[in-house]
Amino acid sequence: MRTIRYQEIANAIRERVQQGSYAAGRLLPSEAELSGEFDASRVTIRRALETLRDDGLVDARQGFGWFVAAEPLRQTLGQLVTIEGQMAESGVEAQRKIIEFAFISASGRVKAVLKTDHVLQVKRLNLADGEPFAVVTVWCPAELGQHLSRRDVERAPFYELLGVALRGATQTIGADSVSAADAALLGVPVGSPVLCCERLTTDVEGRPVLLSQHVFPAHRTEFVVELPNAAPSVAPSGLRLVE
Amino acid sequence: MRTIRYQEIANAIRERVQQGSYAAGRLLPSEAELSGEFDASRVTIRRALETLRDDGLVDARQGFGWFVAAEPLRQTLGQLVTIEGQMAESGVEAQRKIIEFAFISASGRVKAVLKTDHVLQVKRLNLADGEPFAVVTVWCPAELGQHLSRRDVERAPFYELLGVALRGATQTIGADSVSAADAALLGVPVGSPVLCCERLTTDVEGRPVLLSQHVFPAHRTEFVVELPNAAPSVAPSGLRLVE
DNA sequence: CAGGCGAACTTGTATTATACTTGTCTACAT
DNA sequence: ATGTAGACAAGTATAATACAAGTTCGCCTG
Repeated sequence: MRTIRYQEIANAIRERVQQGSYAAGRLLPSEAELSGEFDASRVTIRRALETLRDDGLVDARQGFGWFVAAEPLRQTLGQLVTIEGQMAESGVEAQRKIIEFAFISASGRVKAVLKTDHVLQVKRLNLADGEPFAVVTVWCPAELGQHLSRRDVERAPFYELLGVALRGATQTIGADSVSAADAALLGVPVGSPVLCCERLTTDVEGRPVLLSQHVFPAHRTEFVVELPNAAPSVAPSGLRLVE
Repeated sequence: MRTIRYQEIANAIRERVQQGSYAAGRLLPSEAELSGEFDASRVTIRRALETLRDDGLVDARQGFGWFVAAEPLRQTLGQLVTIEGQMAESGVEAQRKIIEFAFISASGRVKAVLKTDHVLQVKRLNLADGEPFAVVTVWCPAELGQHLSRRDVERAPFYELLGVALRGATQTIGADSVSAADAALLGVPVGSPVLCCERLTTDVEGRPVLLSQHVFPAHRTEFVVELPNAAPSVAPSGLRLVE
């Protein structure tokens, strides 16, 4: 399949920035250096960097250089990323505390959605800099998770543990009052508002591979959704941004 | 039985797209390449691709190439946007009750975001079949809203009333406990959980034209968001350049 | 030591050229 | 009606090059 060079380069640089290879606030290599490294002309390097600038990931000052933008503050839903990845990006140390780890027989909604009988159910508490951040319950088909140990899921995010290429996800966002159990875990008063997210992740062939439920305390979490509407030629008709 | 070549080819390509062999938003092989692969002339390949374009499955830009029409973008928009419209479209009658209608001097966040001093502030209660559904507060620059009357905003949604071409929006979704005032309007107990959305809508030139705050009772509302693939789509970036 | 100058870097912005793409047309064969 | 072959126009991506403008830093001068 054909590829567009400057998009490849943009992805490569984006990864480096997100991985922290280019620390926040530090300068990136100059366009000339990148040009040599990627064996592409300066124009192409610039286009790549400019797309990253549009995403707010980097910025530049004439005569000075390109640098990692101050801080991407909130969670954008434009892409499929883990909460953990977002936090690591902003320099927060993420930890996980496993509350529950069991292979069980699926029932009800989990069974219906994942289309399997045996599932691995993992409930864990996510911490950011030691502070409780979210209660996450994950279900995945037992066959996919059978090689996982309690230690594994504590060490790394789920997406990295499954050797599966993921395509996308459907996420449902709602609000609720926190349950007594979750309130205790999160250290918030019983009945205080929480954001509840259910995410169904599918692999490249469209099969559901992960069902997860996230409970965030409302006072420190919000989602940001970008609604671009710049594609009149692609949209067949009636693409409106209306209530 | 005689087979029609370009229809055969169209079906073959359609399968590949639907199977994900050609990932959404990425480039297809060029007409010349496909011509070689299928051993058919370029004209025939084009006819096949054009039928697929009519179906909205793929699209092309001159000098650039054919690409899978990026569904996720549209879905994201559609799903998010229809939260209120969904009920109206499914036969439920939507009504609006104006709580407040005033031209005021902007302050704090509204002033900072809309970058103007005088704004029109409209607070209204949205009803579906007579049931309170959402409390919506809208601010827009006074110059844009000066021709609007209280009756206007009661009759039609805001987006239709402004004679402005809209580009997109950024939406922030959070949770909170409902305030006493909103609780009374929505007919829910004080302190019960609500979804709070703030949406900043911009016109085609990127200027902010509408700031709106939506409060939904949690028990009857949730958002559905499609998270597209991690790989950035090729179509939007191309279109961005045209602009 | 203070201050100004300038060399050596950086990004920003053109122009030109080439190879490749789709869009469109004509001519012709089955 | 369907398919092939070819030619040309128009748009895009990339390279190579040049120059303007901003920043940094060391060196030179007084």
